[in-house]
Amino acid sequence: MKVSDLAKACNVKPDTIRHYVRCGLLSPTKDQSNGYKYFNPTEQSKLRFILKAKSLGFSLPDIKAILAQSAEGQSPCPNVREIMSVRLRETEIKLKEMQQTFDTMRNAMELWQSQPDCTPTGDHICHLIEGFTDGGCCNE
Amino acid sequence: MKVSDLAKACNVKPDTIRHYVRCGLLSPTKDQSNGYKYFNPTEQSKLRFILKAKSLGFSLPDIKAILAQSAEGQSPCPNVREIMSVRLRETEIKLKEMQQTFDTMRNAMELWQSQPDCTPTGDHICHLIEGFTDGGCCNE
DNA sequence: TCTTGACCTGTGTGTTACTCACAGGTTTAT
DNA sequence: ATAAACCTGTGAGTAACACACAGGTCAAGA
Repeated sequence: MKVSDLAKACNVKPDTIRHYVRCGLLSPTKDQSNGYKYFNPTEQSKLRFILKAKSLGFSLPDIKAILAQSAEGQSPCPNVREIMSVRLRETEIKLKEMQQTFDTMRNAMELWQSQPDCTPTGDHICHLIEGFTDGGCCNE
Repeated sequence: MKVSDLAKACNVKPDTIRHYVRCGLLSPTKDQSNGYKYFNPTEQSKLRFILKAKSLGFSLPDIKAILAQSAEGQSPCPNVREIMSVRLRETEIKLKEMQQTFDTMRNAMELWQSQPDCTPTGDHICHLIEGFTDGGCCNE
């Protein structure tokens, strides 16, 4: 299988596969005469593994470490559990931050519905943004 | 005010300020004799504006455009409303994706509690990851 | 046989918003 | 005088690709 064949088979873009090869996650054989990469069934299932791990929140370096450990005949499972618990905490924090930002944005949009446009005076740049106090009402 | 003074005053890292200068968001005067940057009160309130806009979900290029428009004496408000509605939609999508990933991760962790570790056989890499089907129960 | 068009290649750069490392100049306190 | 603590600009690194580019390769039609 060539890059584009594998890409179609796994529903990803060819550039994604090239990226994984560059990062050392996939190791295709190379046709010496034309430089083309060729992927055997083992590489294909490796790609499927990568995609599954990614959807579970593992980073590419994480996955690379897991693959390496497995290739050495060691059980990657303890590592997998450990990494996952770290990523889980990270994701939870990022999620909360993003939720917070989203709520703030929505509040601002709502408040701005009823406010007129301003012209800059030198004192301020945009009263919509400057005048926005998180919470929207009488605090701060 | 020097970089580090401004950093302390606004509770950000000096490198962040240098970054904003590099991006053209802040324009300090420069002491010709030693190359140090100096920030006047106008620049300080510009920084406060930048930080507030950032917390509202605007990107640095967004903010740069808003500042430029304001500096030309035009009202940035229509632009601000427009950009915000775009960023709001983007953030909502990212938020949902992240929530989805988080739920998947938590499900996996829970399922893995009761599963033993594996040893690589060549057939598979890690059965925890390969065996996980999103949904967790009887589907797929 | 030649040419055309579609595909392939590696490499390099751009994305976001910083963060850190580096080598060296400046200031301040002792 | 000197040492500590500050400052500077520049360049690279972060995640996971996406895209552009110049050029090589291949199958098919004329």
